[in-house]
Amino acid sequence: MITLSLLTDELGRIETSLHQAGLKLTPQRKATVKTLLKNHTRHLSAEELFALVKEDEPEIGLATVYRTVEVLAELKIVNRVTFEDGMTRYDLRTSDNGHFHHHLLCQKCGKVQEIHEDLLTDVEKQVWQRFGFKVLDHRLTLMGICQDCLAKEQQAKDDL
Amino acid sequence: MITLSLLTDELGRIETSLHQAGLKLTPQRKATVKTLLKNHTRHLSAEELFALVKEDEPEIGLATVYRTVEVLAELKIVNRVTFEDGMTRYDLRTSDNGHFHHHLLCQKCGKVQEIHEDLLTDVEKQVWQRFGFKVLDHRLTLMGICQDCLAKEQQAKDDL
DNA sequence: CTGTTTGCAAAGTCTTTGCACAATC
DNA sequence: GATTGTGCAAAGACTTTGCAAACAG
Repeated sequence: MITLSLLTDELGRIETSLHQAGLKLTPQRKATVKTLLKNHTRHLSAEELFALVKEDEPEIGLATVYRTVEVLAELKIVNRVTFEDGMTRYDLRTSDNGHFHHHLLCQKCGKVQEIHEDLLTDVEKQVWQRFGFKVLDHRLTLMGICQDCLAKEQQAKDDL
Repeated sequence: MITLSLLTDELGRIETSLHQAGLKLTPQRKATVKTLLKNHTRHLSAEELFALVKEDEPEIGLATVYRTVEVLAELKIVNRVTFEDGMTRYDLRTSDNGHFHHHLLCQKCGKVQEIHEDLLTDVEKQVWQRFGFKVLDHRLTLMGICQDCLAKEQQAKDDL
């Protein structure tokens, strides 16, 4: 969950980044960032983001949303992520997840869970030793069944 | 490298899969599969594949290439892979790489190298223990600098 | 005020689909 | 010969761009 004061903090931080780049915090951008903050676990696509931002800012156009996420990606405020559905999704980097994180994609309910633990240190060391490849960044998506869906499956079995 | 006899073997195996599904090995499909076999390390996009197949089969249409990879994906003969550029690429599963493999994407030269080692056993165990998430499949892309590019960089330094 | 930003609509990519003709088994 | 497959062109999904009007700093 995100608290109101945290939201204000992040917004301020982002406004500063924009201003340093000579850009403006327009109502449209503000609404877009707020929506991303409020849904920071959801990995929204452009269309989804557009639909949500419209609740706050009904006049906004889809093109503006695309342009805003473009700007935010350049300023490293959001990450662009592409899952196997080929659709680009956006994912805020809050102060506590500055480094890239991993995704657990549930194949039952479609939920995406982030994990911030650094699980790959060892893997990256191996890749360096065995292939001479110097790792700078990584994308890891694990597909499977989440805890909730497993519990539901178990429940269904018990009910028989 | 792929030898001629290996290519014939794989083609035969694929023809059988097609026939089992009531599908035909047309010249277009044959040319597409051959191109995929010959370039099995390259992770071709539809357009790239189309351009290459055209050398063998100049009459082929782009739509046919799309339909062919669709069929091949359903038969688990190719994997669909999406990198961060958002473009879908296709990647043959030969008999020796039936399980899903990882990718090393060089940010200097754009080359994609596959690694077949199973590096994630430990990671998947941790995810199960810590999050109760049951992993069924995974996608891992490591971005960085490949051995060749590192060597070139080193060379450039030495030349100064 | 001045350069940015916006909304709209038009254009661009990549991919899928409809249909009449052609080819395979 | 019946069914599956093909090429083309048209349509679809997602994203980008051009432009005049609106706005933030």
